[in-house]
Amino acid sequence: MAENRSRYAILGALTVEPMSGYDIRKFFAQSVSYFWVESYGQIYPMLKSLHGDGLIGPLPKGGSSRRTVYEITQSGRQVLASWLAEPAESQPGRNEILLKLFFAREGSPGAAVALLAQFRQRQEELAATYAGIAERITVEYASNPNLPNWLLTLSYGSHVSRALLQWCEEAERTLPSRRATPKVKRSPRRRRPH
Amino acid sequence: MAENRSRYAILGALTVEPMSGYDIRKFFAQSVSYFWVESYGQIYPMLKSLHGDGLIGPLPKGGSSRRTVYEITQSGRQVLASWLAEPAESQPGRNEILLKLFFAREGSPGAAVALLAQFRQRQEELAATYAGIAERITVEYASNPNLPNWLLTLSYGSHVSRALLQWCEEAERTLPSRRATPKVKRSPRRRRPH
DNA sequence: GCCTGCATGTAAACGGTTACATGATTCG
DNA sequence: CGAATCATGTAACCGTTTACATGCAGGC
Repeated sequence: MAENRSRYAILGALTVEPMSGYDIRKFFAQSVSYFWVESYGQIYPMLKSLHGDGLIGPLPKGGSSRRTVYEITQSGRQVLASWLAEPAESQPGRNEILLKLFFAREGSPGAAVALLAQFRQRQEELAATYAGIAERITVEYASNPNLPNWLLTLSYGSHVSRALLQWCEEAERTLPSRRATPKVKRSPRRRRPH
Repeated sequence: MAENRSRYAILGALTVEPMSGYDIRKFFAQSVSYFWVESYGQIYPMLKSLHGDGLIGPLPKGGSSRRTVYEITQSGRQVLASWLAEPAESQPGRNEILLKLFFAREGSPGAAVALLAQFRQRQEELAATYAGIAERITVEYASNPNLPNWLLTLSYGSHVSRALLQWCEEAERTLPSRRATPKVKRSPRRRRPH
């Protein structure tokens, strides 16, 4: 039931155009890296597996090249489409900053503040990145019918980063007021609370 | 350099109060499940390992019970504090909804709409959950000095879900207008693009 | 007596990253 | 020539989830 999402990611990439494993890596790195990553360790074995299942097929190589370029097959498209029709699984996953914040009282007084400052900076960079990518692809892929969808994923990113910057401000406003609160001394060893 | 975060998560849990493995599982499930999960398969081996490193220690069991309750040691607190002082690693990770949206043109016309509708509903539920938890713990842990930090993590959640609901509206407004766009027929097999 | 929840654990599988090996090609 | 980058692949490792095994305790 785990559903190997790399399968579909690679299948999806090959709908954009036929690609080699190397190309696929680059495609992900240059387009969706802010929400999806694939490593060679996944890609090459998966290409074999997809080929074995008849979902993709290698194009004849030009004699001069070592590249093996794959295209998606009809059944590959069907498999992809039926995956797209399934509801997406939720996957909030783990959030390290929140974990640190959750236990921040155990750290030094300035730790939480530093954490937030650094987090805010990353969000600012991210927001700028989204805007940059959006601008670039709007020109570069002006005629690509996928463009509107691609822009939607970027919009998702900027909505989130904007919200998080707001949250940072809020947090930074409420944090210092609490720094004075004294940390409790280690209490005398308690018996297990039943 | 991978940094096993479960270590610190468990260490952190034990700063709240001494707990057994079973308790820890419940603690995470009831408090931070929306951004952190730990399974038994992690917890029990990790408790052994932490004990071996002297970062936690078992409290003497009450004769009647099988429970092994651990408390954090001084060096455990130090290790935790120094982890809290390190900057948090970014971890946007994978986002399945965005992947599906990115390739949505390959799906049936209604797929993207359905995806969004379902996503919006989840966000609405999430927003409600955050509000509910916040209300509950504000009463239940009114005197707990960790409370402000815990509320901050909840606020993070509501900021995000609010932003995503806004994004949903935006997306739903722009999606239907594009549904008319005809899907390109499979083009005659292209040679590899050089 | 039986069911539910308490409690501890482990084996196996999975998905994924990292690091490395190998060699070709291109370009300054 | 030498460096960068193209290109394919694999082995080892890591963290994590899942599923299961085991058995006790308390309450209906």
